[in-house]
Amino acid sequence: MRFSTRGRYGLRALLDLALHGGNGLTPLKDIARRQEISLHYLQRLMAPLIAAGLVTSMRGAGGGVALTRSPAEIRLREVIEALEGPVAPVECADDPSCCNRSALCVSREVWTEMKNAMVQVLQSTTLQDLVERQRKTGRAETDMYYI
Amino acid sequence: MRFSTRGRYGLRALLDLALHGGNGLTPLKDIARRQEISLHYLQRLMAPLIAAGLVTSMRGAGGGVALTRSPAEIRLREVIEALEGPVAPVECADDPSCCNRSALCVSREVWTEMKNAMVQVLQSTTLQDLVERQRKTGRAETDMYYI
DNA sequence: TGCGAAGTTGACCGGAGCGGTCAACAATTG
DNA sequence: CAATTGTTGACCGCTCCGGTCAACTTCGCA
Repeated sequence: MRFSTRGRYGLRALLDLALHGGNGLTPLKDIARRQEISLHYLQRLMAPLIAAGLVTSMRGAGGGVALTRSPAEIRLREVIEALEGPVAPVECADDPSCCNRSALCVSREVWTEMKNAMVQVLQSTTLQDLVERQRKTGRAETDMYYI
Repeated sequence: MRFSTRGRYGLRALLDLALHGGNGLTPLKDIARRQEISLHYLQRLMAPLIAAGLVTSMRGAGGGVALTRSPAEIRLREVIEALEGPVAPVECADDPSCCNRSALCVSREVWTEMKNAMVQVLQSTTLQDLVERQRKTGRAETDMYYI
């Protein structure tokens, strides 16, 4: 019952962009260096974030990636679900038809409660919230928001 | 971000015991048949439940398994954690030392919030709650509490 | 026009864990 | 003793994760 590194690394990358990105493009190389993530693997993680419309990219010299919206408009749920799929403890919480007798399943109510609780936390937190906490917590060590 | 079948099957098995177990011992064979779980696999799942003190067992003819406490005293959290390990979205939510810079990590606060939300649901629900929901939902089809 | 810098994509790979099985064994009843 | 039932260790196929490599495309700049 754990998120994989995809969600964690991806969130780190977007938080990096929110803190260091400014208005322009940031090369993945820079993010990879600051976050100590393999460049190749980070490139892998960018694809779903771009597909989800959270990030834009430009190739070529001077290229890189950037957030498509302000950090205040990016909810963690979007980031996590882009990289990890729907947030839920079991499949049937999202899709009743995945279990042939879900209509009678009492545990499903519990799973649904749990899903709602999980989603609520991620939905109510934005990238900007993390940026502010970061600035409050680690003024001196801006690079140290390991996840 | 899903529970494996271990937690789901295990919960089904304990719910089965709560509904059909009565006072005596129930052979695993019976549970496996009602729940349509492979007997061998169910045996596998029993070991951690016994180790966690939720279930007792007796070998030999007339043997089987039984709950050690009343269903009202068994919280789903115990069942799930016995089979799936600590309920948390990331390791560092339980163990700060697993990440060398967890003291500065702002995401960790989010993970902790999330862990608390997840645990709260499982902690506040008992096997008896499921039994009552089951009796209300499917009087006619007592066997159909698939998860 | 060409070079280099950067993102994109497909293929691949080792390892871990899941879901499941089998066989051998231990304990209990009758 | 035989039958029944739980216990344990070994094993297996599969999927996914984490990660790498190479080839390709696209862009800026000289």
